[in-house]
Amino acid sequence: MWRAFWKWRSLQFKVMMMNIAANISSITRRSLHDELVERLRTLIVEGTLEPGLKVPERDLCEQFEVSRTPMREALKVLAADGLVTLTPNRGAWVSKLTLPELEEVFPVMGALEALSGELACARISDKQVAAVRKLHDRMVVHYEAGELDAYFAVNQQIHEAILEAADNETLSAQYRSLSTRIRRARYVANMTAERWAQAVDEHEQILNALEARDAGRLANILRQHLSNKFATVKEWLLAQEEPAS
Amino acid sequence: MWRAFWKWRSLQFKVMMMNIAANISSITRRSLHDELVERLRTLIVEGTLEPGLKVPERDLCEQFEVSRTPMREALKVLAADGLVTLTPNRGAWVSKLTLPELEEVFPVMGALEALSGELACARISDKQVAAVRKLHDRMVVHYEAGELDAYFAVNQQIHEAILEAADNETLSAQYRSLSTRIRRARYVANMTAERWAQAVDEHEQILNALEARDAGRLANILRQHLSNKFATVKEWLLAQEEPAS
DNA sequence: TTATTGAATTATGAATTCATAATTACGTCA
DNA sequence: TGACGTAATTATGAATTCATAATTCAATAA
Repeated sequence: MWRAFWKWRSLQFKVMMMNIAANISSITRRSLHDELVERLRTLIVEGTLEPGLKVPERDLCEQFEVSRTPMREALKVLAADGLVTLTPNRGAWVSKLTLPELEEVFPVMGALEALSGELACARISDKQVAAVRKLHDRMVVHYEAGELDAYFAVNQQIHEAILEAADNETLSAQYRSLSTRIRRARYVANMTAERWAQAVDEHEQILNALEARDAGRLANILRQHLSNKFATVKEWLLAQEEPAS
Repeated sequence: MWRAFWKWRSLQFKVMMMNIAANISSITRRSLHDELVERLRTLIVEGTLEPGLKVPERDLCEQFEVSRTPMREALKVLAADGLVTLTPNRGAWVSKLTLPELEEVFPVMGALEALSGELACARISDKQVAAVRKLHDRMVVHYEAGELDAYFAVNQQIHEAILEAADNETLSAQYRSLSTRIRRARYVANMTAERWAQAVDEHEQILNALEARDAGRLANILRQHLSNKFATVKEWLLAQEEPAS
């Protein structure tokens, strides 16, 4: 009788300790390497590290106060992600955003986003739909106030919310990887008033399709939406390149 | 006059040397790290390193006669690819192939493969179509002879050929990454005679759609084809898991 | 006998060191 | 003056070393 009790008691305790351990590790544990990957990714996406330039490995090591080992590991991972380009014995460069590359990336993102829409329609809860609608309304407010930065921020949250509703980590990871690569371009591309209005209109359609759980329609609109965004970015990129030549 | 000649001569030589350098580097230059990534990937895909097991870092270093530095860099890259799982301070494990994971990966692959079909229809040349048809015929011969391994090999070549015709490196990279993750499962899943016949029939339809450049139809068939393949793999996986429980 | 504690062992993360490849700077020659 | 070759410098790839975290094992107590 007592032995059974202690056995049970011990098991309970073990389970508790495992939970605590799981919580602690998920909160505090971060390898230097992971930290670096994230920081460097931010530096590249935000344009602090300019495309086409050599990655100043030495400077970065000094700035982050780490040795070359974790820095190099981080660069390898970013290279696998396509954000930096490694040339054997010649170091790392920040990948350039070229038009041919964008023309490759956008269709792939379109396919992934369309899939996310389809999956989301099948799985999204009423509560989640309401949350997206709320985000949408907030985005429209920012649009009407002409607040571009805030608009973009909420815009991205909406796409993230749909992605989350799709409940597919593989899809999310792939999408985010591509999204990161072109984010630099997406942010800098200034929209004309006309295009902005069109984008907001498309978002209205996205919401309607989502609320109606019309997977096919949502997929099409998302694809179209991204295609239009690409046109905007393309124009901006061509305008950028002309003065140089 | 002479100066202009020498200037020209020098330029010619420089261009030649650059070409030679480019060729040499593309042939011989391989960092230890790259080599390791490829070798380890093979070991994992072919099942030598079994899913769920800890990666024997020390043993692998000894076997390949390299130090831990390039080995760890390689593991980081493979982790970004999803083939191994890294736990901070606890090392690397070969990622398991779970049913939930497969249920995530297959739809994404479906979307990517459908896109590859669409793009291929728009861009493939008559010559390339003929090459794919040739592969297809060879595959059918292997089917009729009941040669499963050879059938799979040619099968994969067909999908690769369509991917190449799509002419989108980003798409190819993403597809290959996912394909690698599930290849283990695809190979082990034995097909019934019925399913095999169905798969060959689907491939016949794929070829017809490709020859007709019917993008929509090809996309649908490819998606369907992959969906059926998933069903096969799923059955096999469930059959595998049962005896264990 | 079983669970817990603490020491010993092992493995991991990161810094340092070393060898080699690439780049730059300089001097020489046409 | 400009091209070529060589030396000096710098940067990269990889091995080694070191500190610390995790695991194992043995001893002890309940």
